[in-house]
Amino acid sequence: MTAAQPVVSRTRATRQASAVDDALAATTDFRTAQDLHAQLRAAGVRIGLTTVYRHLQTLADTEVVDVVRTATGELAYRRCATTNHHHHLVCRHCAHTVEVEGPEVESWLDRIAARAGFTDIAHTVEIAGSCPRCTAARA
Amino acid sequence: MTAAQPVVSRTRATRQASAVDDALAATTDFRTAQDLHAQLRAAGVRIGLTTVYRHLQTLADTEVVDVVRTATGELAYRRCATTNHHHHLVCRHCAHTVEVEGPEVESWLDRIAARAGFTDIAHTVEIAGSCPRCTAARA
DNA sequence: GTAATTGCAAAGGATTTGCTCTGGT
DNA sequence: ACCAGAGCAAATCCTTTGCAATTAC
Repeated sequence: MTAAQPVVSRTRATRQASAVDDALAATTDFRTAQDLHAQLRAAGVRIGLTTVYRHLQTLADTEVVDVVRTATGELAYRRCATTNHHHHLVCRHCAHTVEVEGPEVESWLDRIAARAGFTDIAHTVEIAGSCPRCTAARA
Repeated sequence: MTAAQPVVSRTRATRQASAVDDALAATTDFRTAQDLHAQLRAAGVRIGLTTVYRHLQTLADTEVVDVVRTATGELAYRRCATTNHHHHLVCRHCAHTVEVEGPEVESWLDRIAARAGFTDIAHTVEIAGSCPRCTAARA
C-alpha cells in the first residue's frame, strides 16, 4: 500500500494544516472538529477552532476525508484507507470504525431507485454498534 | 388497511396537538418542525414553534413518526404508512418520499456486523434522489 | 380547581462569517 | 512586499429549556 501523503488543502503549507493532517493520520476513528481541536490544544498545538473547521471542510471538499453526521447531529471526519466507495461500522461507545463494502447494497439501491423512477441517487448507510472491545468491557 | 387513528401524544387533547397530527396526516413527505410550524401559521393556526417541536418529539419517542436528519442537519418528521422496518427514498428537490424495504440489506448488515464482531447494531439508510416529477420538470 | 400544556424569551451548542493580524513565499 | 491563512469575536441556525399564563378535564 502507498503511504498516506500529507495532503495540503490550501496553497500554503502552515503549521496548522499539518497539525490537522497529523491528527487525522493518527487515528482511524471518526472525530469531530471540536474533538480534534481539543486534542490538538491538549497536545500543546496553538490552533484555533475555526482553523480546524476550515481545514476539515477543505479536506472534505477534496474528498480526502469522509464525513458523517453523528446521532447527535455533529459532523465527524475521518481519513479513510480506501478511496473506493464504502460504508462504516462505527462503535457507538468509542467511535472505533471499520470500513465495509456491500456490493449487494449498491445493487439493491439501483434496483429500488429504478423501480420508483428516481434518478441521480445518492445514499448514506451508517451502521452503529458496539465493537468487540467495548462489548467485552461492558460485560 | 386500518385508518390512521389520531394519535394524541400527551394526556390532554388540545387544539395544537391535533393541528400537528393533522398536518402530519396531510402529507407523506418528510417535514421539519420549522416547516410544519410555518405551514400551520400560514393556515391560520395559532401555535408556537416550541409546541410543534414538543409534539414531534413526543410522537417520535412513541415511534408514531419516523425521524431523519436532512443533508443540512435538520430533523425531519414523517408519519409512515407501515410500522414495519423500512427505509426511505427521498426526493432532494421536493421531499417526496417513498418507503422501501430491503431484506437483503438487513441480512447484509447482520453478516458484516458479525464478521467485525460488532453487536447491538443499529443502522440508517437514507437515499436521496430526484423523483420522476422533479426530474421531468427539470429536463 | 388543579395540573398539563402553551409559548415567549432566553439559553445552548455546532458551525460559519467578518475582519484584522500574522506568516508563508 | 503580498496575499493566503489564522483566529478571535460575533453572527447564524436549529433545537431545547425556564417559567408564567392558559386551558383541558
